Amino acid sequence: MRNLNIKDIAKLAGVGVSTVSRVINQHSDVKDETRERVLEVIAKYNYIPNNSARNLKRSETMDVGILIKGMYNPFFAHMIESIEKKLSYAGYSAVIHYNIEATKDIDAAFEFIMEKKLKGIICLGGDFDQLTDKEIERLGVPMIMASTEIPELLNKNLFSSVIIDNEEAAKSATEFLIERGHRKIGIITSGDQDMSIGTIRTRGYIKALEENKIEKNDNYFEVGAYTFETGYEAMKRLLEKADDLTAVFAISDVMAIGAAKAIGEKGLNIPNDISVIGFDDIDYAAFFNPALTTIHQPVEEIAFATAEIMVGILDERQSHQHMVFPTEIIERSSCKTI
Amino acid sequence: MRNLNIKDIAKLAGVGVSTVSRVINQHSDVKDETRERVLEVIAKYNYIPNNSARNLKRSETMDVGILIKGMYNPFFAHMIESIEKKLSYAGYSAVIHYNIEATKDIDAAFEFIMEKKLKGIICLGGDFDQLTDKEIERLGVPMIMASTEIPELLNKNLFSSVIIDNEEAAKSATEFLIERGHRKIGIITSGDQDMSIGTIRTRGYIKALEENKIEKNDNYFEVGAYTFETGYEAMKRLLEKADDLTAVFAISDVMAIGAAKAIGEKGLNIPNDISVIGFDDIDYAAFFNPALTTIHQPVEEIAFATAEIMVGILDERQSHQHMVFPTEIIERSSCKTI
DNA sequence: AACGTTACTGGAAACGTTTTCATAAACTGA
DNA sequence: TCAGTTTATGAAAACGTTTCCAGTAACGTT
Repeated sequence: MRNLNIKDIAKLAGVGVSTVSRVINQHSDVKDETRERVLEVIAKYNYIPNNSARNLKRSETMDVGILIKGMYNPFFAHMIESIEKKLSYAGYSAVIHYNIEATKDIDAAFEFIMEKKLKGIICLGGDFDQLTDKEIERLGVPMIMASTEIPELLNKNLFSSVIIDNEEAAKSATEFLIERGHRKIGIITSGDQDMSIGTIRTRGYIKALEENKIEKNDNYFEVGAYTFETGYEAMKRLLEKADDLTAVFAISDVMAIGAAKAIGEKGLNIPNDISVIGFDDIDYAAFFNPALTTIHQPVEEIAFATAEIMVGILDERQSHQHMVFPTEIIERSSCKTI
Repeated sequence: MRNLNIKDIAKLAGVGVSTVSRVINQHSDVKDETRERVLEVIAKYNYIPNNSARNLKRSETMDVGILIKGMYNPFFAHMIESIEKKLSYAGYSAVIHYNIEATKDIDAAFEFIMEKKLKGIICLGGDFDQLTDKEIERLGVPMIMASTEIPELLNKNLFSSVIIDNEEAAKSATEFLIERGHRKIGIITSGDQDMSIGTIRTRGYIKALEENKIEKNDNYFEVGAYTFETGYEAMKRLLEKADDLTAVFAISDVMAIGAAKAIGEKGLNIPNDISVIGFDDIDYAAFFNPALTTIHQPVEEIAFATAEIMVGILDERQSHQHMVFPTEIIERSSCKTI
């Protein structure tokens, strides 16, 4: 049995198709009595309007794209889930796309939008430092960058962002270690782009060092790629180069946990021989052994705000905004005072 | 500047719209010369066919739904990523939907499909034990259940599945413990439905016990919900009820890790006081401390097979199939011989 | 040379909506 | 009572494709 269409419903309810359409779209200019009759028929026959036709006619979809850059990352995975829930609650669908290898992330976003006729796009990760006004305008739909470092220089109204103050948070993580007597503090960071999160967090680390008159040591720097494995490898290299380290700041929990393995394999104990502080506060952090001291990012809040801003813009209630969420240090058991 | 449509391209290339359509859809009956000319124009003006119109006309989309039941779960998160990549490579989009609270999972699937006009649906988690032929047929699109226990009784051709032998795997995990001298083995399982994964894995556990003439003890059973927190709580309860336990089998790694925390808090050591074996082999497992002995599920392979089957069916090359992937025990450091 | 095939091609009718426009009915106020 | 307004409705024209159908040109076959 073929699906009913709006014409069938109209006939069944004894009205014109436009009336049915008006009922579906909650236009106010339908007599209550008529509306009820139509609604009844719709319910009775379980009629679902054809989305493709609506999309075509309105020349837009109800789809919001989520673009994820980089390897699998529990932090992002968690965000996606929360974003989707909120989006779906507001009547939008979440179309995801992972790890695109376009030369520029913005090009990937553009292609994704055009092809899928997305109504908005949310970017998780990716480097957008070189972004120009023109490029964003070319997108043609609202864009939100969540948990991604963004170019400050830009006109405030071209896109939204919801982030944390990465530099400040990294600085406070480093200070946390300094306050506990550490002077030889390694860092496992990431990336090499100008505006990458890694670079920004490294800047916070350096700032803390400088303000406390601690000389920075090139041997204390290592780079990973937000995975356990790369965190592990980075720590191994760090341990080779610098055996006097008393603490390590890893700019993501997964790398911190990877690092912990390398530390353990060296026969060293956390926190007795070496203190470790992470970043993100993924759910694993609290259950790691030893429980990981880390910078808490309010994932849920970030995700909800992201979805909320998107819905707000799409429903034309509000305009772009830039939100910065506070972070806090969660002290657990992976750091000690020396 | 409004987007070009197929008519514009036709005019520009000096051909009819149907010819352009034929070129786009790679029909063979177009003269090479003509095809080339059209392709040139398309490339030159960067024309992208309107998806909504195609969908409407063909009365189908290129969207595949991924339905995820339950709370955030790193195992599923990983699968989603791999599935999306493969799907997208074959020209399909992945539309996700989390944690639906329909009375029956099959109803959620149905609604999701109808509303989004999905071309296929992949279910991660959820209980489909009561499924009837009629219900699956009502769906109207190919359905694949991945990593979800499925009703064996069904006609083989109504849906696909890609799973592991949960009972066997759980049995071997338990045997692994038994072989190492354990007799007082607790289990942290899940759910209470007849065909839930938890029940099946529990069955494997019991079978191993029986085959080894070990009496089962009701105090050795506890239930969680695939989260760190519930694993932790379950273990706490277990430790209350049964302080003679020498080993615990948690039917998911996250619950095993949660349990480890409870064990540590009691002042007990893994594996010296109590051995722990998990299930899944999520990436956390290898980096946990102590590294978690667990049942390895080939996530990547399962995800790829899932996507591959879906694409195969949609592209009309093949029909439904049921794949069972092998698991293996990964021995790390959380179990010891007593 | 006349015919049937085959290989291409274009016109036009769908697909199921939304929205504009026209119109009928019901109300308003003098 | 009647023009003017408001309210409620339906008919029909899009939206941008795909595909059926008909038609032309080129080609072999007799």
